[in-house]
Amino acid sequence: MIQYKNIQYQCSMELTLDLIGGKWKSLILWHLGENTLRFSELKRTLPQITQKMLTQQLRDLETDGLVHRYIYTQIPPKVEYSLTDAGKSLLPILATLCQWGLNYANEVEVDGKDLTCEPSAPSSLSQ
Amino acid sequence: MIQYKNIQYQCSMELTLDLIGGKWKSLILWHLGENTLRFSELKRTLPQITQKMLTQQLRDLETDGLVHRYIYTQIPPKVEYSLTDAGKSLLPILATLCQWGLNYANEVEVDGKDLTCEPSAPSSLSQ
DNA sequence: TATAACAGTATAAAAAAGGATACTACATTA
DNA sequence: TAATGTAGTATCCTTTTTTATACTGTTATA
Repeated sequence: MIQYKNIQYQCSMELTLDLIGGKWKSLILWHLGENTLRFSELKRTLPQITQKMLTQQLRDLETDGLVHRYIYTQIPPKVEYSLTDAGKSLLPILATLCQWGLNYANEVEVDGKDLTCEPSAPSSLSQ
Repeated sequence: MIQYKNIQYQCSMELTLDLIGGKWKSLILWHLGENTLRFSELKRTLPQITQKMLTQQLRDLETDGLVHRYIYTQIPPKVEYSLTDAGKSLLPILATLCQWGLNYANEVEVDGKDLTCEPSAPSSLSQ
């Protein structure tokens, strides 16, 4: 039994899935990878996410100590996001999840060759 | 890009998390482990789950080819659940997720020593 | 002067996930 | 005869998650 944020988990796996589950978190972590990305760069990397969701998920990840947020006191604003050490320690696991899904897709389904486990466009055009 | 059940995934990791995400699926898979369990045994192993959710999640897992369902034509009914090969191939990944959560909990938080990555009570009293 | 870029916030709504309760049929047990 | 165990369904309801849309203030650019 484990407790985090007033939630009781029977198993630490549940905690892990709370931290990286949902529609966006793992994708954000994955795309951050080893890079530092600005808010707008992340937004462009995940075109389907709304601004609100991106903000919300980044706040959660920051609160959970997986993502670091650095605010440049500039105008117009500049905010950079990067993985903390805890966040980076998730990368191999995310890679495993990705690889398993790939195998699953290739064995069970066939819609979609050319799958990749790399973040699609590691655009590192920081300003 | 990959498609499964009319859902488009940008990355196969999203697919994986759809298959094992949610409140119960990973826990069910984990508790099945190498055992075969009857519906009521699973229910007792996860006391908090409702009958509806257990049925629903097991159906999903079956549809996705992760769990096998064997019906004995008896009265009262007897139905046994076990992992398929695809399901078993997830076990190492679940163990990794569990272990990561354990480390995270020990480093970030402290509420809850004696965490375990073993299914709490591997009760294998099949009738 | 109007527009775009930046990093958001606010509000409402829709969709998905999860939960509570009652019910089924049949056989065995008390 | 009534209660219990089996593996569920059916219905309704609540909570959580996700989406859509409009809006903020400042600066640089066209």
